[in-house]
Amino acid sequence: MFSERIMKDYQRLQMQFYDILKQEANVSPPAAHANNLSEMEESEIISLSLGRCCSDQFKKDEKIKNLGKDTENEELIEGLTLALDCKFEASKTNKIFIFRMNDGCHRRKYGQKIAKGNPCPRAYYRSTIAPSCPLRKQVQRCAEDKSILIITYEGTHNHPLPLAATAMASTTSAAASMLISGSTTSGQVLHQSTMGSTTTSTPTSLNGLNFYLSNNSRSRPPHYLPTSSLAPSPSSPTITLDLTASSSSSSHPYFSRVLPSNFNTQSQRLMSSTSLSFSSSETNSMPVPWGNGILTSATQPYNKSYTTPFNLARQVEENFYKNYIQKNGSLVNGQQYLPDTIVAATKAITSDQNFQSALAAALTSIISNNRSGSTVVHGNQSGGETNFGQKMKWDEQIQAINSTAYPSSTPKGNNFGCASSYLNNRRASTNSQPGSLVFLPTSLPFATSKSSSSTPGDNREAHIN
DNA sequence: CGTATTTGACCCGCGC
DNA sequence: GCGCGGGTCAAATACG
Repeated sequence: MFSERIMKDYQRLQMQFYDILKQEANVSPPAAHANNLSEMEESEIISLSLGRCCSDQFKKDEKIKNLGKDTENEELIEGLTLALDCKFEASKTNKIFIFRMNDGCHRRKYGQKIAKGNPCPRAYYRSTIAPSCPLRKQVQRCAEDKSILIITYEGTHNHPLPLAATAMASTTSAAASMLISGSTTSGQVLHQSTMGSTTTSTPTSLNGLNFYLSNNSRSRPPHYLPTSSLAPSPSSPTITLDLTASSSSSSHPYFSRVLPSNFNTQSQRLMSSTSLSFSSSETNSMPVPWGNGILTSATQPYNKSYTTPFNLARQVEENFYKNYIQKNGSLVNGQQYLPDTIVAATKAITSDQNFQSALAAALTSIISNNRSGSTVVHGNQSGGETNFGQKMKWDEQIQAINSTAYPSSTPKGNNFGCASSYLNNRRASTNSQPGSLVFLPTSLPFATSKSSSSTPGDNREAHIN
């Protein structure tokens, strides 16, 4: 129902858009966009993409080359899909939420282990560009839903990146910039990179998806909390995809979890915005991840409703609606027009079991890794990539946009990172509300696709069984 | 034949 | 000290 509603709204908006175009230039809407709902239901794919997702092209290639092997499909998709890729696919039989940060670096698998609590092996990758590169990548399937990958990056590149990799990084960050440029809100965030390399110089909210572009640690805010023993590269600007906080009208650009004295005020402000929050006013501490995918009680009490990742995800939905209802009609900073479509989309996403599974796994890993202080889930990559198939001309355009959108960033030699920032450091603030965690894709440029090429297997990491 | 992957062994930190 | 678990090494193996 929500999907249908989304599609109806989308089509209505699209028709309105074409009507406007018609009035101005006599442009007819393409027939492909005038499809009906039943047609949509045949292969509903809503893509939230940064960059290019050439599923249609992939289908063509598939016809030509008849790629039968999954690994080949994966490689092709990896090559055609730009780095930051967020998809929500809905079909009658399967739904997946993929939050993929393709790092693109040429990596070599150097180990595989069965981790406790997850029957799926965890694979370890390292860069082949420089053997001494401390950057590590871990890939593991979600125990709850094996179609979901949990990718963890640790460390940063300590070597210059190849030209193509740099270009890729620029492309990716530019793609993010394009998305960001559509945002109408400034980012008030609870920001903490788990990568150590993450700094916050340019927080930008993508309606709840907060991105950061930053240059290096010199620009880090005073409340930056170093988290990793793996020191960031001094020349590693990053983009942080921050899932922990909402957009807000606050003039305060940051929401620091390392300022306990400021925490409650900020937290309340966040709670009052249209945020999805994992926090609760009744909750005094954070749920603590333990093991793989299991949240258990730690030394501090917490609301028992948070005992599982699924409850966490459910809490997202509940809090979102709670906040939305509270704020409906009085949303701040231009968000009064928040369409029902978005609410429906958000509910559709957050009520989806698989999405919850993915989100819960990500959260678990985020928090868990945070405790060890150096890793990130789904995507902090701090280096350019080499194995993408994008065209450089496209990249040049992107780079131009990027330099315009982020004059303060450092396109040259940039390392692009996209980190899911994590929640409140419960060890640092023991009597404060937990940090808000936001997932509110309210204005991401949805792109519909008729492709059916995106199957769960398409997003598998190679050699993960 | 060069490169990448596999996989058992090993190392190390941590808790008991 | 011991066991456990996570991470890494490196020889064997697979692959193009």
